[in-house]
Amino acid sequence: MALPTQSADFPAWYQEVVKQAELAEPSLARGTMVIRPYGFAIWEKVQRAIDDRIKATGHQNLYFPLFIPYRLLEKEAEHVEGFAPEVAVVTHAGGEELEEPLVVRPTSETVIWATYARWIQSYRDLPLLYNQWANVVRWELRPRLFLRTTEFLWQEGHTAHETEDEAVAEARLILDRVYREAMVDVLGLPVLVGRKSAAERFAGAVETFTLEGLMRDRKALQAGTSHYLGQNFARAYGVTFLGRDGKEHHAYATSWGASTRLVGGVIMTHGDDRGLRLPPRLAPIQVVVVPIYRSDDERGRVLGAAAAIRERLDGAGIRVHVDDREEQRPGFKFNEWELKGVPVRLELGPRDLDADQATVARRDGGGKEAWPLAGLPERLVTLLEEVQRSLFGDAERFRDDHTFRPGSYTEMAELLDDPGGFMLAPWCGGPECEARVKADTRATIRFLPLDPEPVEGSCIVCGSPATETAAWAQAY
RNA sequence: CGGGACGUAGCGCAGUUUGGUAGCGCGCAGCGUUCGGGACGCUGAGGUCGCGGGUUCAAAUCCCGCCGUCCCGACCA
Repeated sequence: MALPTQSADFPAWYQEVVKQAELAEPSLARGTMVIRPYGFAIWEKVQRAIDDRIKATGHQNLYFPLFIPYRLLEKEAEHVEGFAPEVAVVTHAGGEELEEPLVVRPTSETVIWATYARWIQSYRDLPLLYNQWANVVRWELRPRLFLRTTEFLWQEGHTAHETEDEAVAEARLILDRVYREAMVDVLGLPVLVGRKSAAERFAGAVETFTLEGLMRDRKALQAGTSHYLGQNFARAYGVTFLGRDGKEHHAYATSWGASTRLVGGVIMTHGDDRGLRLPPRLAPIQVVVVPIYRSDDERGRVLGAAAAIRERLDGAGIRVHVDDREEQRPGFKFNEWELKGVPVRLELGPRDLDADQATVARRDGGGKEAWPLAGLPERLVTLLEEVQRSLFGDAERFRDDHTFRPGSYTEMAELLDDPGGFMLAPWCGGPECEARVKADTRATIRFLPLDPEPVEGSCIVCGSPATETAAWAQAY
């Protein structure tokens, strides 16, 4: 029952939190997971945060199939090359070998652009601003619940545009107005945004934008990506349109995705040695009420009061749950709800009722306080916002405390080893230097800042003139 | 796919060295006492010892093969 501490064994801590908080568990086929109701409720909140913003920025949802003819995949050379090793292929069905094998989608660019070819005739058909919520399969060698599973859930947006500028602006819009906003405002993740280096780019993309967070073990996590795909897919799948100039053009593409990995990001960003800590805006249960009583008389009185409070909190828009299970004692429930990360706990016993108060305990630290029942919902609404801010603040401070500007390659290697975190350092842009850092320290370039600071000095690796600042870190 | 560790009740483990009727803790079920920080007592259910083969009068234990899980590397949202 007891959780390993984060400092003693972070991977074990993570696994135990996921299991004990009943978020998910490994399933029967290697690399797959069952997402349990509480974990799925969190995912649904993530979905809602992202989906609302996708819609608010003018996109519509649709759905493409799970199976893609193998031949389709082959058309974009770089794309196939990137995904071939992790693609699952169906060769038999209906009791016979298939004439043409089907791949289980690892992502849907191919089938979608093959279809867009029929939907796009004229500049008047553009832009196409579509998104789908789907499962995808990538044959992973080393699965970890939520972070890397063979099958995972995500959304993938696929847009088609008339011009390069418009498509790049779309990729940036998603980054800022959809992902960053959802992650910062709802999930409480202090993500940094940037471009990927060529080595880290999505297979088939011209430019990949990314959002990166720093986990409690000082490793970076890619929380979402948005790609400018240029005309690569339009060329591969023959997507042309008649332009305003009366000539034929290839459409410009973007794609962007965020997955169930985000649930892992929330666990590893906010969690502590007692378990999960959920930001109130994400929490399926924001306030849990634990009734306390001895006799039957007290039981009736306390449960009655709890029901009344539930009504009032519900009316104030708070997601509240009364834990009236008979078989568990209060102390057990306190620990369980802390493990599950519920932001605020309300203890309600005879002593409280005698004083017209409730005992309020917040999950993000701080002790317990007695609050008058009068005005309770209003005060709790304020408290929840405060917890939301404080969790974000904690995570942001942790990230800043583990962001360094090493002065030499030796110093960078030492800092990466201990304590770890983001290393901001000048880079010459050479893939050899990037590869050397990876070989020496296992760290990769997580992102290149979007608005490059003026670069002074020389590449931290090779010493030749630097062209930009890179953020290095060990990553998931 | 390479290196290492491990598969015994739902979970965590002992038993394997030295072959001889499968155990402990937690959890689970029933009853009672409890209930403001992970309660206690009594009773009880639950196991093809990962799978297959071999050695033996006899295998959780010894031998061979396979499968799976975890950790470390290469790949990745």
